[in-house]
Amino acid sequence: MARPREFDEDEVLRAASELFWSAGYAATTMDAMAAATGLGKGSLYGAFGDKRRLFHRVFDAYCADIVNGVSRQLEGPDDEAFGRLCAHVRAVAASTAADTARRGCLLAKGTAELSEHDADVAARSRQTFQILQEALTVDIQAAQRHGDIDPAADPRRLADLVLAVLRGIEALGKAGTDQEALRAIAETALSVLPRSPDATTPANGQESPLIGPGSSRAPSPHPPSSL
Amino acid sequence: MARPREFDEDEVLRAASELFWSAGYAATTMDAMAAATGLGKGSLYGAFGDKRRLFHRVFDAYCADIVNGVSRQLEGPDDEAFGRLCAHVRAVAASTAADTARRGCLLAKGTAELSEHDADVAARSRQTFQILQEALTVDIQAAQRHGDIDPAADPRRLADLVLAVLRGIEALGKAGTDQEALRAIAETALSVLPRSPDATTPANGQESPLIGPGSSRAPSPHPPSSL
DNA sequence: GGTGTTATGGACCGATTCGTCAACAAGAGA
DNA sequence: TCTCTTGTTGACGAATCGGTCCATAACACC
Repeated sequence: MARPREFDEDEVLRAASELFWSAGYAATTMDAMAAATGLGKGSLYGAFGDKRRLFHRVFDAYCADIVNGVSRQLEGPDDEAFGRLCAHVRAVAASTAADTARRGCLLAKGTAELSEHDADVAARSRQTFQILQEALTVDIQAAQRHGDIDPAADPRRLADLVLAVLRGIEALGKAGTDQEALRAIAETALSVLPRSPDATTPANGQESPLIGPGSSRAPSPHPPSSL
Repeated sequence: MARPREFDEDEVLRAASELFWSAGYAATTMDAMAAATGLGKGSLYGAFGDKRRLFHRVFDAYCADIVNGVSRQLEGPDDEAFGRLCAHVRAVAASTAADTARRGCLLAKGTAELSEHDADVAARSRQTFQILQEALTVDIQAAQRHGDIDPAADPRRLADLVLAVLRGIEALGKAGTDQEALRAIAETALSVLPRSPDATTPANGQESPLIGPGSSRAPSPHPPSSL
């Protein structure tokens, strides 16, 4: 019983995300936001409230996307759990290495810029990492059941370590660490995980990459991950 | 043969660092900077140029401090190299855990906010991580010579992994991960490093913390690290 | 004391900031 | 077609931004 909206909310949020993502929160102007989304400022404010609320919408959606993507990547049967973990770690390294614009990850960027002064952002990012940690824990437990990871190891602590390595890869990638080094970190992290004595799933098709010439690496073409 | 400055440049840079550190670059106003440093805007611009140049000064000094601190922590005889590595990793976790204000690390924050659009910041942060990696490599090589770390492992790759874990701890700390978990990540990372079969230096005074109840941890009071 | 040089402080400037508002447009129901 | 509700637009406003400028101050040297 009123005039319908002329824009698609998801599309606008996507455009807003791009802008916040590349410029950061403080450096993004609402005029630029209006230009990027194609909306007038009135529509923008009418639909999303102020700048902070718009960022929260964008940030929440981004976190949800990450959680969904990672959960989907790590879900599956026990006998492929270790392979999924390897694939995920490699995918993060590959996508970070592929980010030649060094835009990094909005989750990391937003957390770094705002978590100190914005409790909502801090809570959301903390919750996101918690969920990622749980997904990794579940996968590691599956790998333990299947005999790929030492069942005596604490799966939660391994998951925390893997998550830290992943975030470290992201941080180093933003600093400009070269692609080979990023991929090598992923391989090293995987090779250092405590394996079952009778593990059947290899980390990759080669010898343990930690020992021997460090330059040879698997080609491993992975789908880009938005993390 | 002219009027001398009334301020101490290092003190002003410290105050400027505090401000950039807690608010970020874009959200810091030069009026607030003048207030925080006690200088008039004329003096501020006369002494340091514009906002960007001032940030570069602050950022460079911060990176230099980190490099100096870490280098000092990791220097020493071979027989204590592994102990120094453990102490350093624990110190970073402890200082991140102690950062209840979640201000994080200016290197990480500045890199996240600016490296995409400021080549100088990107180069400086990349160089800083490179130096840290080399310091870790040298220390790990020493630990290998002394027989604490598997001499067959590639020390550079282990150093990259440790560096990634350290940056991951920082990132997770800023997201609000609790102190126990941060310390546990440090312990887990140390415990998965490939040890020499006849290693003499224990990672700590307990059994391997990765196996068994994950809640018990060493007290380990470390001096705060500015990282 | 005079002079030359640099430091200081804050008034000031044009540009830009976030957010508002009023005039107008587009549909749904009567 | 008229009304009512909501969406759209960009001009607008008050505040703030980074940066400049100038009157004044403080020294070193003569």
